[in-house]
Amino acid sequence: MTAKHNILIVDDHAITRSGIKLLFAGLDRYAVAGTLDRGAMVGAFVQSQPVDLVILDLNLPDVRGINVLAEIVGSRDMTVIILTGETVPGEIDYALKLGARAVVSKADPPDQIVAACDAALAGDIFVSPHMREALGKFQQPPVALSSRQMAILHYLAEGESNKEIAYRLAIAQPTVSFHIAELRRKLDVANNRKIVERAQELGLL
Amino acid sequence: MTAKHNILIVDDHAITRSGIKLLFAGLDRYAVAGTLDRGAMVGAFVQSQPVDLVILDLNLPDVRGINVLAEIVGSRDMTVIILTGETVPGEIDYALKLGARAVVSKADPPDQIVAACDAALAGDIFVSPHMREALGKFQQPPVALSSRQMAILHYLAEGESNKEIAYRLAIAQPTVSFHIAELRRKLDVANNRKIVERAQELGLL
DNA sequence: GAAGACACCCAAGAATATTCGGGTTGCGGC
DNA sequence: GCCGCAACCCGAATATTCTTGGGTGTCTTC
Repeated sequence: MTAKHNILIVDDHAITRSGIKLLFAGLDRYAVAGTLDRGAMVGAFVQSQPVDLVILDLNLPDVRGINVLAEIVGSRDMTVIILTGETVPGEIDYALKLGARAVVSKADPPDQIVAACDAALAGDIFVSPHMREALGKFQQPPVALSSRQMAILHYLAEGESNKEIAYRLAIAQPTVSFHIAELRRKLDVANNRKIVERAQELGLL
Repeated sequence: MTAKHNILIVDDHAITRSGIKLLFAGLDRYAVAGTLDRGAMVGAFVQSQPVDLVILDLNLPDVRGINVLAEIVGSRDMTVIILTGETVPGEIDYALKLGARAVVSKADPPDQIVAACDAALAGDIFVSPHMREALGKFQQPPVALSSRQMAILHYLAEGESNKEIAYRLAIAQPTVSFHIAELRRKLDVANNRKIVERAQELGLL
């Protein structure tokens, strides 16, 4: 028999952490090395402890889970399972691209988490049926924004006026309006006030 | 010894439901009568089963949990515990006003859920330390909007232009601008583009 | 090395939003 | 009554934003 796999659970909800912990309690091949409620200390934890499997919530209060993933993935033989509640479209794709080995929804039956761990450790990429369905809905052609459009979108999200944006980017106000018109066109909205909302739906922020 | 208390768990995350279920498995005085992942069938369930304690998540995918609460509270001797993750300020106050007997955050240690049930059944109102803290942050003086301001705020949230709003309300455009200026003042934001965001933070929508 | 395609920029006029000064109504207290 | 106050409304002048039409440079493709 091989050594147990050491799991780190990262989720801001204590009840979820304890649920997952109990889930693995009955399984010989896994041991829970620790649990964390924030993303900040994940890097340090995996450095100091022999963790080879991380179950990571994307929706953390301090850091965006995706950043935690980017930080730890690739270090040693770390296998990362994404466990997520409400999901921003695009984030899942991005997580898989970054190197996450499995994606499970919190709405999935708990045994899917174990299945995901087994599959990921066996070298497979695992996406639960529930997540696969959710992903399918967002398979609309991706909206590609230029760097200028992206910059202005961010300023819009901050609530800056066109005048302010023009000042910050050192361009003329009409140019800002022009880029905003492009954003409206690409995001297919009729009104400036809907741009940020739509961009968030598409996971562009 | 008295009869066990029958618990209904309502949460869209399977892993959370199973965590709570296991939490009560070791306690003689409670029995889990059932679990639901949607709010829609809660009414029917409590009618057909002898449930006297409901653990309710406010953030459900189909119905707002607060509406579920409004529906079931008051029927028989139903005791409702609110268990919530991210919370809209005001919603908790409202839940307590509607008759919820306890409020616990998902970030609280699981034993707080049991403590909440015990306290609620004993006739107390229980608010976990974590939630109390979160509530405190939102104890800012409530923002009172006039009916006109509220109407215009809703149109703004829809993304309507001032012109469109003026047309719908059959008033002049400058009047719309006037009300928007009032909203900016009351919500204490410098920019129109932040009004809706701020209003959502304050739970005005 | 043209010929598109694209991102980027601007000026001027059109459209839209805001400010300002001023008016009406309704309501509670002196 | 009459005053103060708040919410509501408007017109005109002002400020901001948008559209239009036109310009540049840089790629890629033929």
